[in-house]
Amino acid sequence: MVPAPRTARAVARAELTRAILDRAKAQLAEVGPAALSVRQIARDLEMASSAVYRYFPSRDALLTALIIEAYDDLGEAVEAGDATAERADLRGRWTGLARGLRGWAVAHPHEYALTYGSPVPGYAAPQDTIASAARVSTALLTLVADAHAAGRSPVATRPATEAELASIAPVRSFVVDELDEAYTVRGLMAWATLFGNVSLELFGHMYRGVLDYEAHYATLVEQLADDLGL
Amino acid sequence: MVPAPRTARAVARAELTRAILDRAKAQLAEVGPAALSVRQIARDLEMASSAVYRYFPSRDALLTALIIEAYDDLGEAVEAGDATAERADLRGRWTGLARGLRGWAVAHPHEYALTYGSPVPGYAAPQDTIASAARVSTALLTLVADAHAAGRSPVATRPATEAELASIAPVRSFVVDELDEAYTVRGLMAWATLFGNVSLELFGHMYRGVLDYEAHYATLVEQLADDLGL
DNA sequence: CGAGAACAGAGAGCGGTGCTCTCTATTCGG
DNA sequence: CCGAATAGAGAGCACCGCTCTCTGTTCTCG
Repeated sequence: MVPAPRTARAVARAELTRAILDRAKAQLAEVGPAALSVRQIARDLEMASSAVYRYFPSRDALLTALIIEAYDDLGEAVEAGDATAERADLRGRWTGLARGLRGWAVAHPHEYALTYGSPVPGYAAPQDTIASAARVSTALLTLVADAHAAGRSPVATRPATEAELASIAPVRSFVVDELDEAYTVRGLMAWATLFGNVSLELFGHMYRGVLDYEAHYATLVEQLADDLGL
Repeated sequence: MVPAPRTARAVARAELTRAILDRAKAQLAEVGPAALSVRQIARDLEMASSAVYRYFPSRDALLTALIIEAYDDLGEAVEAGDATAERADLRGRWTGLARGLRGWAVAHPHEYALTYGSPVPGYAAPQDTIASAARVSTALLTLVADAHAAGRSPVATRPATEAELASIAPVRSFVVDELDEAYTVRGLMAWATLFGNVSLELFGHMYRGVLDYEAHYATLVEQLADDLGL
């Protein structure tokens, strides 16, 4: 936000802030959000634990920073997946997007838990996170809007109610100004289905058999593409 | 499990175990899983914190007991929802089941987070929980099997792969011995969509507008019923 | 350039946590 | 009735997040 004056002190501050964040990220990946310890980070960085509080006012603030980074990482992965196919290849973009989502989640389970699991801090999702969090839904909505613009349409779908229309109103305004009612409903469903599947898999709710998650997810994604008329 | 000998000591033990569990449950509902404190429970019950460990070997064990109760409560709510309609009224059973799920989750957000959010203990979902956890998916699978038996069929659906078939194999054996491939895929999708929606709502990922969750969920449930051919 | 303000780091300490160990009192089964 | 099993209490350990105070450094500005 702030351009940061180029004083030696400001540079050192930026570097140490980054170092703390990196160390926290590493610890998060190792032991998970619940066991993330400010004191341990300080020990790793060979500094007094109290000094860390010069950079992050609380453990929750540190976690919030990690959450934002996680949202951005995920957003990037999803956008990259979307970009693996030609713009007109809607189905390719969809599967890329979906694979990007699950691939990132499987590779970063603790980060995924931090963002899409139960809220860890006292609650109150910080306002700072919404911009980063919106990247995924924006990518998905854009794809759906592109499908509609290309004359596609989903399988038989109920008309959207006020609720659905209201839910995408904020995003719709600056992403796309016309979105089919049916696509709104199907889009929200696909969104929930994708995250539902990934959450159920990562949080240990898939059947304990020898389920091939990868293959199962592939079928799911293809079916959703069919339903979306891609 | 054990018939429990009727000694005064055994009775007292059972009562205190129950009291601890109840107090823990109340605390869980108030402050959430992360802030649940063995010491606080002991204070509430006016006993030494060390005494609690005579009943639950660790905080995680206590949480596990709460998880099992939560699964059972949810299972009961879902089964009750399913039972609000006549056995042959598949659509009524479906909406009842779905409303039971969300209704319980909204009424018990911390319990829902404990079960379907990110795993709180070190990981390793205890084996004890699976029987209770299976109640929901059993109810859903039974409904889908009943639909198939009644000659219904879902909208155009891809054939199930080995993955899907394997995933329901353990349940299929004692719930229903023949289940359509298409219904397997659609059933798993509906399962993921339902939980995905509830999780996204409860964990704060629904769009920050004035979204009427209730109405949105109703539309979703109806659409899923359509897709399932109910 | 130099003075005063702003900042960074360290250390001690507070109140909290989960959990263990030891000691005593009670209740059980043979 | 007596020895063994059990229950409770209390002290204590190692950790946690966080605050406060003190010192040294680096900045800004007259």
